[in-house]
Amino acid sequence: MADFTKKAIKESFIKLLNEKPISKISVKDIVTDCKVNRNTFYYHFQDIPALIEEIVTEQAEELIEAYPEIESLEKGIEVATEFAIKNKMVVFHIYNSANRDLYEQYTMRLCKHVVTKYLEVAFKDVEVSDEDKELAVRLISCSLFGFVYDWLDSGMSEDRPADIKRLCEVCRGIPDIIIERSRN
Amino acid sequence: MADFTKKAIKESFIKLLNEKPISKISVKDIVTDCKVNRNTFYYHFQDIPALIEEIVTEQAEELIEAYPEIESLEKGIEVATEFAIKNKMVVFHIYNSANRDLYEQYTMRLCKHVVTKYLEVAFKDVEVSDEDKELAVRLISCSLFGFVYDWLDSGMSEDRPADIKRLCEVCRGIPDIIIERSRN
DNA sequence: AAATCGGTGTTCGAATTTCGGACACCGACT
DNA sequence: AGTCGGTGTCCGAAATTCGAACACCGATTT
Repeated sequence: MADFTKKAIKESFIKLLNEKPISKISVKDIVTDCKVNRNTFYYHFQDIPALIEEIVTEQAEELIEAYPEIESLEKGIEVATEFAIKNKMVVFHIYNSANRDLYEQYTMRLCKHVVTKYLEVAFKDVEVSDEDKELAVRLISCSLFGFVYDWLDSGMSEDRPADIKRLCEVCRGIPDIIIERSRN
Repeated sequence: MADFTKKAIKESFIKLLNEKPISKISVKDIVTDCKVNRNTFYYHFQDIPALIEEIVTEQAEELIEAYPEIESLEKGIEVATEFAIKNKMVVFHIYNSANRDLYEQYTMRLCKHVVTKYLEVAFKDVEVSDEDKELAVRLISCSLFGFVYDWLDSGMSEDRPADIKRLCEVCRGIPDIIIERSRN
């Protein structure tokens, strides 16, 4: 079965995300929007964070699917950043619509999620320990978060390509650091 | 409940309509496309003609909803034609994808359906008998059909506005004829 | 301070929907 | 004559959706 109801719930959530800050979105809002019973929401999802989790996971997978060969970390970050900004990436929606309140944590968490997924591909032929992978995730997701943060904060100026380049330059050093660290 | 599955079946059908002639679309194709059980199709619809019937009815209602005040028949035809051509009107899809085979009847039937719906609004303040309404429907739907036919046949040239104007001029006379006829 | 209100998350059983697996039937093609 | 693919129908089982309750919490009102 194809779970059209579940899909509709997700779509309603994303739709509402464009209309109001995430902190104001209730389960009731969602089920009202897509006209299903409130229990149906709870049948499919634990709660709203779980819903978000699933949306993000899904979109991260979509992301990987769209770019199956990520030959370099730089390329990976570039693509991830582009995707996050240009497409329906929930990270962006959440941050953008949250009125700069306490949802930065969310954004952070989501960045981490995406980067983790990404590095699974980027690191697939590189021998590094799980701890080092964890470190890379933390460093890069912080960069990604900071990048999106800055960009939004500066009124979403159009010099994104330059910004991406700068971000990539910073991140390019990271694998070296990781490998260096692996040797000790 | 919001019948997401039913909706998905309709969407799959419309999607397939863009890919192959309607005569080649099987129930199996539809359920394969939207990944539901074949029985689920039969749970919602009698058969493919019934599915089409429902899609068309729905879109005709959408059409009316979008333009609640149709002050003149001319306006009605213009809007109907515009809608049929520019939007997702199934008439068009069917005709366009049917490889000019025996599905003109279908197109005809569908044109009739839309025009009927339209005239319910257009005629709501005019006193004409049911027979005369029937006559108007036949005349106008023939025009609409002929118009779409010609337009497609000429390679969908871009002089549509002129064509629409011409069509409207022809149809503008119809109410007069109907009213004239009503008097006898 | 107590009451009200709106939202959460859970439970239950009933109703609806979807499913897989059969079946006979038909028409085209071999 | 037999195979193949599609149709339309049946069944019972499984999954999903539903309404109606409930206790709980926090904010707002009285």
